Amino acid sequence: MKFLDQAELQDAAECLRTLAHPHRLRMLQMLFTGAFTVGELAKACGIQSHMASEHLRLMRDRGMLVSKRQGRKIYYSVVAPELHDILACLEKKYDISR
Amino acid sequence: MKFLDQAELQDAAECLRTLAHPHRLRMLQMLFTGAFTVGELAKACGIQSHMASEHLRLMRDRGMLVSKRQGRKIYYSVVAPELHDILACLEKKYDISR
DNA sequence: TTGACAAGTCGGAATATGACGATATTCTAT
DNA sequence: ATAGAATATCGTCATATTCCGACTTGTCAA
Repeated sequence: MKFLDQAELQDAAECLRTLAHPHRLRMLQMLFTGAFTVGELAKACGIQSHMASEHLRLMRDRGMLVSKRQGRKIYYSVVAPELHDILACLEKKYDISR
Repeated sequence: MKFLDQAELQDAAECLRTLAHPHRLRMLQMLFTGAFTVGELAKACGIQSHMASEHLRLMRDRGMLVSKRQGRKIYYSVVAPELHDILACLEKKYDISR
């Protein structure tokens, strides 16, 4: 096990903070299965789309997502494959207790 | 890939929030190699021990750590093995870029 | 028992985060 | 051009988090 240095710990903490919200986790879970629009993601989370938009912007600003306009809609998708590992850990954690 | 339900997402987000701090990540990294005292952990993080104490209490309250008094000192250790997976993901993420 | 060390608690200040209504932007169809 | 749909932004409020000094508690050793 390698110890992370100060800057890496800072960055890792920021990454975790960005993930640490139920709606954002749900969105990421979906987005790992393909691209979705703001509206689709908002509906899946049961929130208004302008709030989904803010969560998505947050993740995009931190380099986790990219967005692509297609007509009136904007499709988001994941560009940080390493996040998949972390989600997998969480899924594993809860799948055990089912 | 299994989708987590609302309660699991909530819990997962809380777990990530608890991890999402550089000092707490450092402490956990150390604690996965054995038990350490508040003072030792504080020193490793470069913070005062009363602040280390708060971070440790936070993690203990969420069931990640346990503490055991030994004389004047109190040793903390990890009791949530699933956290190791998440730390491993983070270590992997940064080890690649070295 | 006293002094000193280790750890924990408390209260407040500064900052960050999340929710949400109102408003704005961008595009499509008519 | 205009209406309407989809998304984004802004301003504000409430709450949460972090940091830190001051103080308390528990333990040991002389």
